[in-house]
Order: sequence, then structure tokens, then C-alpha cells
Amino acid sequence: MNILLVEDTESIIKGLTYSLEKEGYNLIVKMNIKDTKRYLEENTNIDLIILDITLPDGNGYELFKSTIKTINIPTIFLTAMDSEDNIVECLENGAEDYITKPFSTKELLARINRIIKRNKKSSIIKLKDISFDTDKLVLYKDNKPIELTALELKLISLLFNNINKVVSRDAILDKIWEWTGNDVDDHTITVYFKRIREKIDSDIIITIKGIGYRIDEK
Amino acid sequence: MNILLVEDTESIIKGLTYSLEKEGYNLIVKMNIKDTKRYLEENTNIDLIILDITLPDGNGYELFKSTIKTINIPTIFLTAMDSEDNIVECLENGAEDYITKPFSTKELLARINRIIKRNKKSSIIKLKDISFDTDKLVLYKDNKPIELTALELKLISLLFNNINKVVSRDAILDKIWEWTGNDVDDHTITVYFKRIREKIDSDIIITIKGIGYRIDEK
DNA sequence: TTATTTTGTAACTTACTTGTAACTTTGAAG
DNA sequence: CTTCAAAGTTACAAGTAAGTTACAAAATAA
Repeated sequence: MNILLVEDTESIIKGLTYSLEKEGYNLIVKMNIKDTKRYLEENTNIDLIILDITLPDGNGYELFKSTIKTINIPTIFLTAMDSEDNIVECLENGAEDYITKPFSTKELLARINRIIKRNKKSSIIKLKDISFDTDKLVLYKDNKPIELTALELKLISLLFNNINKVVSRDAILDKIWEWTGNDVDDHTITVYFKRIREKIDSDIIITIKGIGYRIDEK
Repeated sequence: MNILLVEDTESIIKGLTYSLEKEGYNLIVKMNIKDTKRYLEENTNIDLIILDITLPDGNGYELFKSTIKTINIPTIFLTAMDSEDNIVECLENGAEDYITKPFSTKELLARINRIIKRNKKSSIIKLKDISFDTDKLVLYKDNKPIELTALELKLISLLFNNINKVVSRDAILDKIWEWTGNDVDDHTITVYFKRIREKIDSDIIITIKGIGYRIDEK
């Protein structure tokens, strides 16, 4: 089980490294937003994120909203910013838990264990003859891997991580192309779906006209 | 959604009754172990339990271990007993959360909402023979999907997201047409409702003359 | 370097979506 | 009961979004 700790206070890093590794977790530490972002782009096998809000190069909550939420990794906020409104906002927006500093290591561990236990699940989603391994990031048809380009994979991954939910075209531009204004033609999305559909030769991707796309379980 | 509050402090009962009912939950209050036990034997439609540990006729944690855990109802401990070991034991044994008094009502509410949201299996709102899936964005009649156009879907989605509330014509213009001044004839809305009503063949959409439209739960 | 794959754009197609106009009905207020 | 603005109805022409195809630029591999 891999836990990503995003934190810039040395003493906390030391303490948690010791306790978490003793508990059998593999801990990865990042000390700022930039490194975390890059790490998340390159690694998909994170089971839990412990996230500080005040970081040297930005706000952890913003990172959560923009990146972590879409890739669907359970997140515990661990922070000194303990305004009631902030706690509420984080929880309402999908945080698994919110712990304020100073905290009890034992309690944090118990909360981590509970989340890991609950979220343990198979990484393979299967629909008809298509399946997708959300850990390995491989798409299969009839159990044979389908060759996808980098962007096609990001797209299909985004849909499978939001299974049963509509992903809007805006969200897609945002997540895949990091849309800033009008860099990429909105029409590009259409073309990509055409390519993916051709490769998988299946009707699992549903178009919701005027809004976005969706994949349904079963 | 039914929440069972097991608590013997009058002030907390009063405060939570007010906040939870305002949030739309149905609150049942029991003030001791004996009543709670009997209630749980006779009722199976509880979605969440908020449980005090020190109760006049016994220990809430014992009740949790002996009864609640087996019937698998998510439980938040709400208690003044805040020894680290107690928190850890409750969490390790399956408690959903553990909050110590004094607590922030807003935060408690956020934590309740998160648990309810997570444990709710479906995103479907059902009224008579019509239902709407707020994740998939599909409208059903007699469990068969109804084909809607992009704007019809946006409209119906807006109403279902504001269920039991009137959505004014101005708000509709604003949200659906991103109204800037007078691009779109206000009358267009009327036409859309006509089309939707025709498709769903049902009277669930209520007109409030001079103001807007509404959908009622049940 | 050259060859190959990936990516974004443009042009075209098609079927559906959309907004408006003209007319009718409804219902609240006097 | 009458009035009249708001909402409902109907029909239609213009507009649009997504699907499709093809191609050139960009990135990557050989």
C-alpha cells in the first residue's frame, strides 16, 4: 500500500515516515505542489494521499480540486488551517478526512487504516468484452491489450475513473489538455473519441450531446 | 434519510434536531441503551447512527460492538471521552468517524453528509413513474430512458438539482442560456417545458405563474 | 538523419436541435 | 364576470453539435 505524504514540515515528515513504515505502508514524500503534480502524472498506484494545505508554492486544496479529485485518490487533509469553513468545504468536496495539527499519530494511523480497508478493491473494471485495469492502465478487448496513444489512454482512464458519471467536455479539456482559454479546439475531443471508438470497436462510450461523455458499469 | 441520535444531553439533542432537520434528514432520538436496542430491533431503515459513549444505563461503545456492528449501520461516535486509545479502538473496530465534544455543528454536518453520500448506492431520484439519475444524467419513465436533447436535459437536470425548490425563469435563463441581457426570448423557456412535458407525459413539473417552475419530491 | 507514430486542425456531412412567430388557453385580480 | 398578461401550443426555417475523413505539423523512434 502506497501513501503519498505532501508536507513541508521536517518534523512531521520524520514522525510519519517512522510510524507509517512501521505499520507496513510504503511512504512517498513530496514537499511542494509542483513535485506532487509531476509525481501524480507519472504514478498511478497511490492508495491514499495525506495533504497539507499551506505549501511553499501554493495551496494544497487547489491541487486537490484540480488534480487529485479526478483521479479519485482518497485524501486526508492534515493542516493547521482549521477554520470551520475550510473543514466543511474540504469534506463537502470529497475529502475522506480532515485532521488539524497538532494531531495524534495513533489516531491518524487508525483513520488511515480505516480508509485503506474500506477502499481496497479490485482494479479491473469489466464491461462486456472490454476491461480496464485502473492500476496498470491497460485497456483490454477479449483479454487482449489494446494499443492506445498517451492521450487516448488519459481519456479512457478519465472516463473509467468516473464510471457511471458524465464527464463534461469542459472537464475533459481541463484535465487532459489543461485548458487555459482556447489553446485546443473543443472539436479535438470529438476526434479522439472517434479514434478510441474505432480501436475498441464497441459502444461502451456514451455521448451526452451538449454536455459530455460517459461509460456505464455493465 | 433517517439518522438515529443516541444522546442524553438535552442541549445537544435540541441543537442537532434543528440543524439536521433543516438539512433534510429525519432525526430519531433515543436517550439510553435500552430504548436504542429495542428501536434497532424493530426498525431497519436507519442510514446513520450518531452515538454518545457515556449513557445513563451503559456504554455506547459496548452497544456498538454487540448490536450495531452486526447490522452494519455506519456510526459516528460523538463523545467527551477523548482518550487517544478510545478513539483508536473505535476507529479500528469499524466506526465511521469519531468526534469529540465540544464540536462544530457545521463540521459534524459535513461529516454526516460525506458518510451518507458515500454509502448511498444510487444517484437516482424517483417520483411516481419518472426517475432521474443525477450522475448519469438520464431521465427514465417506467425505468426506460427518455431521449432528451441537450437543452432539455440541462433544464430537467437543473430542476432535479433544485428539487422542492422553485427555479425562477431568470435563473433558468441565467444557468441554461448564460443570459447576458436579452439574447434569448424569455418565451423560449415555455416552449421547452412544453416539449419536456410531452416527452415525459407526466405532471411532475409544476408551473408557478409569474415566477418559475418546480419539481416536488413525491 | 529518416521513418514512423501521434496529435491538432480543417473541411465536410448529417441529422437533429433550437429559437421564434403567431395563435390559443389559462388563471389571478379587480 | 371580465380583463389581460403569463403560460401553453403548434409549426417551421435556420442553426449547430457531433461524427467523419483527410492531412500536415510535431514528436518520437530508428
